[in-house]
Order: sequence, then structure tokens, then C-alpha cells
Amino acid sequence: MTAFALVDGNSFYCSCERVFDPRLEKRPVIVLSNNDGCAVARTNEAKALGIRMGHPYFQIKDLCRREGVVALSSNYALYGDMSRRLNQIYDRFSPDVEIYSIDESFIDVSRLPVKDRTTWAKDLRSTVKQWSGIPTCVGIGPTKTLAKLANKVAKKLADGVLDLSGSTERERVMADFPIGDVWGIGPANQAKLAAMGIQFAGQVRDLEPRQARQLMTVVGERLVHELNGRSCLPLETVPPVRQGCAVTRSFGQRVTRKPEMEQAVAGYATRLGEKLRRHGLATDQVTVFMHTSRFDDDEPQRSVSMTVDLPEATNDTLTLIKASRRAVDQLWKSGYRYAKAGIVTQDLVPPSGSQQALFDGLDHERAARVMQALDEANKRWGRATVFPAAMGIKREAFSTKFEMRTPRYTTRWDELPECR
DNA sequence: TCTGGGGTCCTAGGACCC
DNA sequence: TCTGGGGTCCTAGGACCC
Repeated sequence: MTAFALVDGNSFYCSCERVFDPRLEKRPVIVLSNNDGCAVARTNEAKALGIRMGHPYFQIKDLCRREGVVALSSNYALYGDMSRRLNQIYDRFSPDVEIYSIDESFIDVSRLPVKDRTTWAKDLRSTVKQWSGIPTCVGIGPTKTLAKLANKVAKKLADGVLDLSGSTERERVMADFPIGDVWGIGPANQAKLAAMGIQFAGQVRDLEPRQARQLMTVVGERLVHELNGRSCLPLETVPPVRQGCAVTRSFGQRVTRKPEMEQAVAGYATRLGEKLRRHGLATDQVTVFMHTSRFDDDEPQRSVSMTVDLPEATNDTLTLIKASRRAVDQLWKSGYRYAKAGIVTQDLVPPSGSQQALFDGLDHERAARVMQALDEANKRWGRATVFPAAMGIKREAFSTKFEMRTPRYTTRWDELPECR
């Protein structure tokens, strides 16, 4: 019999901030998306004030001021590092851990030598809290979907743990668990099911698998099995090779001039190269897109994209910049206020450079050494210490806003927290 | 003034082939 | 006027996730 635990950090980004600034304790705190656009993490105190997930910040600015909500820009360097620490702790509790997202991990608990999984989970929670400062919740069930469901319910329990291994308890909980909160049911499927009078997880569980498939494709059929305790989604301890890679950003201010667009996209190409090299992958085509904002509805709209094929798979930043610049050249048209642009790639492959170098001389080798030096310098002294001139030097006009970012406490020597 | 970014999986339908 | 039957591959778009 399979058994999974799902552990996640409560209001994860906010909790990370609280670890390093105890003044945030008990206060409503939200963390904002890129560009300080909308709320992507809220403490319970902030939720109680009616701040929704994805709530645009400009709409709640007044509320925040009035109610003393602390709004922070996102600090991904900090959250990523805290996430790594949490997983190191999980590893001590089980050899089988799947990192599912920055704040969630699945743990195989079917073969743990414990008689009571609830006690085990409570021990995990308190260890994590003590060692990292992050509060967590744990849900346990015979399938991943049920572990997720248990976790959601555990959020409202005093001890933050719920084990749904037993079928009686499971049925009781599923009877009034809203379908919209079930993992895998989004707004579209929720509406479809609601139209059939289905509102609770227990009703989805009792659908015929064939009917669920008709309604929600094979995903829905799997869901029914999972809710019945028949595991369809195995633990994936080794992350699969990634299929695509993208760097896209909204601009801090609308872009109306071509040189700015060129610099912005050159910056994305640079970042793309870094990501590809970090994963040991390469690409043989890049798609560049740019568009205006749908919220500027009294202005002319434009949304275009173009794919450029590369002669061979590469992760060389300068090659990526050249290719994306060609695309910008083709796509650019003045008279619009562009809000966002990006580079997207698919069909990632291992770099072909090492073989090619044998045939067409030293260029590949040289380029690879330049990239290696670039990556090492930026790793040691911080991102964009060394960067291609095409990115431009005065980037303030369009670069992403982080006006309320806290220090990168754990990953930068010059931003270490100090005791006074 | 101000509305995120980056992934995955699935299906339908067209192009193409024999 | 008649105008098959099946495959495969690729892509766009939808849905979902955090």
C-alpha cells in the first residue's frame, strides 16, 4: 500500500521574511510578484483582511497603509536558499523525497519504520521549525492527490498534521471538501462539474472513471482513481530533464523605443544562456515575443512573435543575443507602448559544441571558455557583475521593479543579517 | 502611474505518407 | 458525379500547477 506525505511551508515567502525580521511576527505580511505587481504570498493576518492570491498591489495599496500590512518585493535568492535547507532536513526523515515546488515536497512514507505516521509528521514539523524557523503543515494519504488534500485540511488544524490513511476519516473529510480545492481541478473543470451538481471531492471520487475521462480527459480519469486511493502518480525523486526554458518579463515602465527593447531582450538572452548552461542543455531555436498591455485598453494593441533557427544547438550567450536581436529587428514597430517581452525555447538538447569543435576549429572551445569565465565571475560576485555590452548599462528605465526587497540574507556576504 | 513568471501535460486537427 | 483508409508527426491552444 502506497503512502505519501506532502509537506509545505505555510505562507512560505512570508515565513522566510519573518525568519530574518521578527518584527513581522503576528503582523499582516504580503510578498509581491515581479515588478511589485500583485500579492503572491500572504500570511493568515493578510488573508483575514481580504487580500486575495494574485491581488494587484495598486488596488490594495491604501488598504495596506491603513491596516499596517507589510508589503515586500519578492526575494527569490532568499526563498530558494531556504527551500534547499528545508529539503536537507526532509532528507534526514526519509530517503525518498520529491521536490515538487519551491515550498512543497512529497515524501514516500510507505516503508518508514514508524508505527504512527502522525507522530512522525509532528516530529518532522517541529524539527523543521527549530532548525529553519519555517512553520509547515503535513498531509498524509495513500496517493499524492489525497496527501495534497490532507495537507490543505491540515492548514486549519491546530497541530498542522492530518493523516488520511484510514478510509473512514477520508470519507468524512471528502464529503464537504470543495472540488475547486482538489489538486488538478481548475476553474474550467470546476465549472463543468458544478453544472452537473458536483461540488465536493466525495462526489468526484464516486464518478465512473470513463465518465470522468469524457469530462476532463485522461487527467480526470486518473484523478478519480487517486481519490479512491489507487495511486497513479508515482514519487519522482530525480527531476526529469527539462523540456523548455523561458525568460520573460513585464517592463518596469512601458517601452516605446527600439534600443530599449533591444537591450531588454539582450538581457533575457543572457539570462537564458545562464539557465541553459546551468542545466547542461542547449537549444537550436529561440522564439522572441513582445506585446502591449491588455490593460491599456484605450491604446493600440500589438502582440507578435518570431522564431529564429540556429545552425546548431548552443547555449552560448553571444549567439543567443545575435539571434534574438535579429528577431527584435523584424518584430519591432514604433507607435506602441510595449509592456512585456521574452524569449522562449523548446526542444532542449545536450550541447553539440563538443563534437563540432573537432571539425570547425577552436571557436566553440573559445566561446565555451568565455561563458565559463562569465558564469564563474557572476557566481562569485553576484549576477550581472560581468555582462554583454548589448544589455546596456542604464537599464533602469525598463528593468523590473523591486522597490521593497529585503536583503539577500543567506546568499550574499554583504547582506548578512547583523546583530546590534 | 501601477495588473508576475515559468513550467507540464493533453487533445484536436492539419500535413503528409503509403 | 465520383473522390479510401489508415498511419505518423507536428503544432496550436487549452487547462492546470506553483
